[in-house]
Amino acid sequence: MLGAVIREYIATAEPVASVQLVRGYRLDVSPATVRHELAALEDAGLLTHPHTSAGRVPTDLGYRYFIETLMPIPSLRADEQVTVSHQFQQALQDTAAWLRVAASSLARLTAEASIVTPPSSTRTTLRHVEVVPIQERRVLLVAVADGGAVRQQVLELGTATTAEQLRALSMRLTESLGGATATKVHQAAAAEKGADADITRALARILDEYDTVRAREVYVDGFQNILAKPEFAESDRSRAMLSLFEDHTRLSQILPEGLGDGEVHITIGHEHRYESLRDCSLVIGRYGASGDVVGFVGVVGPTRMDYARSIGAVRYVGSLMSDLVRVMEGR
Amino acid sequence: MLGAVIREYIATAEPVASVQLVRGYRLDVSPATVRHELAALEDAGLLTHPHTSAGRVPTDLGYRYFIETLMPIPSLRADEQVTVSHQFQQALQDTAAWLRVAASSLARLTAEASIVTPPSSTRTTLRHVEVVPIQERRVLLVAVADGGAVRQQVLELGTATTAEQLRALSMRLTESLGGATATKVHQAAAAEKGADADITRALARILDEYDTVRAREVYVDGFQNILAKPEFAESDRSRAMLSLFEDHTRLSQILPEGLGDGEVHITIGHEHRYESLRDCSLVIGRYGASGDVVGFVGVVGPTRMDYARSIGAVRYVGSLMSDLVRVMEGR
DNA sequence: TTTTAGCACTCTCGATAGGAGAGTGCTAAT
DNA sequence: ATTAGCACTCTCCTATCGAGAGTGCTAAAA
Repeated sequence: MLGAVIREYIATAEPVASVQLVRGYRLDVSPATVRHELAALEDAGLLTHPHTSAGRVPTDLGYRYFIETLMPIPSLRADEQVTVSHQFQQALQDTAAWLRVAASSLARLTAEASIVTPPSSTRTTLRHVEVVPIQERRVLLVAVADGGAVRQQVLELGTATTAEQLRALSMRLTESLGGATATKVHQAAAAEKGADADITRALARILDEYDTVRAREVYVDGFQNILAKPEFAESDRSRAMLSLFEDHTRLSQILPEGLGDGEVHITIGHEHRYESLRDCSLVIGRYGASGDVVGFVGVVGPTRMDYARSIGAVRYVGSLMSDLVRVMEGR
Repeated sequence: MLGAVIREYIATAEPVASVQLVRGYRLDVSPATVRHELAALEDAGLLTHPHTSAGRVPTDLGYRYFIETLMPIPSLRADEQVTVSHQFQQALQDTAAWLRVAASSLARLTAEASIVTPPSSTRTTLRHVEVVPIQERRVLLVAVADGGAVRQQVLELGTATTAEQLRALSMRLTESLGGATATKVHQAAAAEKGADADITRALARILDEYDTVRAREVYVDGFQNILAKPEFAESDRSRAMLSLFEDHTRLSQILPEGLGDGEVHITIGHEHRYESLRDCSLVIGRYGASGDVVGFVGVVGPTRMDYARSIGAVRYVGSLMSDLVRVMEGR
């Protein structure tokens, strides 16, 4: 019965009446009987009334109960899986494109907004260093991290350096610091002198960033899906949400801690700490290779969202992301 | 007089009445006189009436006339310049961060939404190539373009290759293809054989991308500013705009062709081809180093926007971006 | 004990009407 | 050319009303 109400409400966004249930689900009882049951569910705190003469609406608690005990979670249809994984194949070229693809796939599959964070590692190691000359005293430092992420930075050197020297330096640094973590690179920097020390310090800082600021950049897509829902017709609400989405630091704080690989974490309505998410739900999954490399993929929508579908989509996209990360890590 | 109406309307978003003008601008004439003048401006097509007993509202034509003949364009205040350029300094570390900084600065300065495209060149040349081993047959190809942009890509090789060989290959490619354009790299690819040919082809494709898809990724910020404006209270309008903003291919089509360096291009309301921009204006500037390297910075807002301020902000941010590009190009 | 029919009751929503307020356009006088 | 005066128009707010939807309760039936 609870399931019927929730399904109906998810579909219509309107409070659901007893007659609707009898008709829609071909129940062999009268509306009055259904009303009795509904009243019982309301006493249990799983449903409410917007007002006396309106149909029933699920409470946050109702959703949670439904999700945890009653809801079957179908995987994505085979053809949907093919479409998505095909898009991922195409994005394999450009590393940065994955995340965009992931976000847009999720948004399209669920018709909600999506969030994707880049993979970050708690102990990133260096794979390759390259110092490319720009001007006499200006170089571009390119650092390739384990996992294939590349970051670049412009540096001013204290002394002029030739292309030859830079090439030698690149080789030396790659040799000595390949596989090193941030702390090791910091140590190495302390031991160096002159321009080399500058460069090594910059490297260490880059690694630090990988380790800490996991969510400096968050990919968001499908926000228009949210705006289209009737519950966000008033612009105040949607603005509050949008401002949350544009503030990536704040956004990164809603990501769950201590989530296992492949697990999916769901938060509903007032379970959020942010007021602006009061009538939203998050379905967030973790992806990654080992325990070290971690990123998040998720879906944001009104509490009235199709949780089964979202979970299915998040799981599938998450598994694809994990595969990709594993490939990049060289396993 | 037109200027007064526009200034007043920009500030309040309400139709402006004759008495308001007399009071607000300490005119030494009666409201009736002002009404005469306003009626004349209306006949000229520069103002309208929402309805009989409402104040005046500028037409698109009115804005255009004002912008082109009457409006003084102040530069940003010195302290604002300092703040922004300071933020740019900080972002110098991470190349990708510029664009985010540019977008967020513009959004904050103008209280409108902002658009920034990455610099792209019509004839990008290669500066440095690095092939980094991942697995026996899998490598990460890192290409540094002239201008400091870095792009990476995972490649499967037909034959197993040692780290030594890859290093030699990297050096050879950097040596032979440094300064080469896409067409040259294509030619070089045709001449190569085996795995080297694969890699060179991939390089050529990367360069092609730089040349063509200038706006695959567009940085947008401050959309919430737009949602906050009274004219976007109805969610339909804002949704139409948001959907345009999320569709980067469509978005890139509103960028003006043939704009000179430092010039600013303004389109107002119905001058746009997209219906959803009917009551918006764009202020778009171009930045770049030589004639080759080009990117766009711009502001999007309601037709009732502070054009003077937007132009000032776009010019300043554009000039900073140009400086940065020049630095990256090694000049 | 469970189910059901019947009915009163409550609340929303849309339509309608009226009145206040704002601002214009016009006319005639300065 | 400017202005005072005034009629006129349109929006916006509020109040009222009735229809419609859906419930909760009660008492009867299974």
